[in-house]
Amino acid sequence: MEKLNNIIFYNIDHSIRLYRMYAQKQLREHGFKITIDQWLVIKCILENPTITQHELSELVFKDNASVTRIVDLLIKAKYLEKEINPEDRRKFILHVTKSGEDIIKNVQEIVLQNRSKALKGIAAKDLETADAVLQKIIANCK
Amino acid sequence: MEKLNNIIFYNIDHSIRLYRMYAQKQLREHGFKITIDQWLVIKCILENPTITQHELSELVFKDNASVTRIVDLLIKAKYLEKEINPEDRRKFILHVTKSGEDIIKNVQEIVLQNRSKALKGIAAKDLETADAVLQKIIANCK
DNA sequence: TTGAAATAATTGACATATCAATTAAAAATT
DNA sequence: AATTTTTAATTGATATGTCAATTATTTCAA
Repeated sequence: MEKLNNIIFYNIDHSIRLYRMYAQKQLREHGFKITIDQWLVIKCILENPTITQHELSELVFKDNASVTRIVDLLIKAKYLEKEINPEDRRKFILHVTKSGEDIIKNVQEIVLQNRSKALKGIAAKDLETADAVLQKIIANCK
Repeated sequence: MEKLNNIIFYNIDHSIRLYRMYAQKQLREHGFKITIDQWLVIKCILENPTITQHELSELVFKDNASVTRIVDLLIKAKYLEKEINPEDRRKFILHVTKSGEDIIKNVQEIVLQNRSKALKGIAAKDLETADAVLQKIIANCK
């Protein structure tokens, strides 16, 4: 068991890295010029149109600094625009452009394929157990 | 989002990030000037004294480039030394210094505490299931 | 045996992670 | 109202991740 305690973190790390590499490779091979993290940020803004960068950082579990930089890159790539929030000039309103909406739509199918490929052959019950274990770890580390 | 929390990959990512942050914070608060990744690299060299950087990168799931840079930092920190392997001049022999051995020894207790804190309240059976699920994901993404 | 292919490590470029410090604005307190 | 505190976002510094290109060396094959 002491061994598993050691190995479990090793496997959590390994699995998420392999999944990200696989997912990123799929995007690249289909000609999409976007990273997994950038995709997630746009997706969250589309689903929460009034979200601030700080709220975004909590939602995707990234540092404020990372979000600032990802948003910058997305603006450079013309997937996003930002505008000072007149209600609170510390905040920004983030707008997804047409081109940003399009890429999310076009990438969606690949994302679903990636997930089902990665989870193939895993029983729903076991997946639920694994998910509960991960949530417990999350709670324990907070 | 299709309920972020319901997506296993989100929770895998979240859990490993929180665990790493927690573990890193513990190291910092106990005055150890070393990162989790650096700790892992030294530990692997101690356990595999003839390992090459390339083999190391496979063992810790990192890119060759990352390993090169981590090793560089560890040499700067005087935890490691390297020497060209006379058998094959493309390779290096990596030596852990006394100071490197010491820090691993001293950090060990904290690592164990971190793990047990993160896994507190999780049934052994569930942990095994979670581990099997992660291994399956790893296999699927290869 | 020599030229081609494979391997080990490095480097450059760029993206992301983390912490600390800073700026600007809003909210709370006195 | 003026001062203090809090909040949102940015920036700088450093570490790591990833890919592609490069160098040095070894191995393989014609």
